[in-house]
Amino acid sequence: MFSIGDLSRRTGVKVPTIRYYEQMGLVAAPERSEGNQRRYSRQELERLAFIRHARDLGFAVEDIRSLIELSGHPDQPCGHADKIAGEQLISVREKIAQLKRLETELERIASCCDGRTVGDCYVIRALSDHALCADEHG
Amino acid sequence: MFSIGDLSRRTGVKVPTIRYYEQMGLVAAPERSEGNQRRYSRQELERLAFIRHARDLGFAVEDIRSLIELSGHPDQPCGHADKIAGEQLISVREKIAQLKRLETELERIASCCDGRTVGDCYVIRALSDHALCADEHG
DNA sequence: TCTTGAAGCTCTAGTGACTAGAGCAATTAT
DNA sequence: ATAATTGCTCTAGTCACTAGAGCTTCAAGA
Repeated sequence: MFSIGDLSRRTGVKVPTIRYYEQMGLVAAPERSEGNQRRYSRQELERLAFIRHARDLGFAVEDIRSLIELSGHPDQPCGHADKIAGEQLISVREKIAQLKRLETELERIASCCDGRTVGDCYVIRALSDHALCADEHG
Repeated sequence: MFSIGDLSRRTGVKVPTIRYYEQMGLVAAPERSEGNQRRYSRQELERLAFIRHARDLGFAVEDIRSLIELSGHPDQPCGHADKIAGEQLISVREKIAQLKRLETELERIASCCDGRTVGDCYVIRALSDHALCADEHG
């Protein structure tokens, strides 16, 4: 059996976050020790590692809830899991595209400033006047 | 003079968000009509457009506060504005790098699934077992 | 001038995914 | 036995909004 601190160390999920997940119903409430402390099994460790991994990959908690629910029914078709992962991939790609546009704009803004006074500052001027932007963003 | 709705239409900032910015002290409380409705000048319109633009570029509200403060002192050196923009650029680049790693991982996960049952599903397996990942992420 | 419907007002609470802190109790190591 | 660490619950805060209730004001047409 693992204490909540063991679990935290082994999964990289912080202790208050584990309790928060329990409160949200993402992980089940575990056994308790005589002194009312949480005691986790290896299975619960694995579930938390799963959650951690999915969060790292940017899945929303609601998506993770669906994936956990699915993983409890190994005999069903996995189209739904595929769909969740595919949507996540699309959303990641969109975020990358958006951030690249921002990167371009920020490069232009930051490089054009000649570093004199705020009155001449290209950073401030560019923010004041969207027309200075090379292309649309946001 | 513009009503809050006019301002919203012209800047693309939603009405409740404008009121929220006022509450946060990011925009000053404007004049009021006889019937207590907000009435904005062109200057206030421009400030809101500045804020909108900066938010689109991913600046945090606190950064925007600094940039506004700076823009009120056009005779000072603009190193600080440069610094804020430069840091924002770095942070955008880091986010892009991170998201690209996730993209690679998700591509692998989503493409390997042969679409049969959850028991065989690579999406679920990959999430359960970080060791299946090609490289580190998160 | 009256009326109607859109737009505005304030206030409170909710979102997502945690994080921080207070004030205790239990466990572990020495 | 004692001290340090870890754990407990509970409340509230974070960020940047968003939603809703219940009311008032405004602008345009009849």
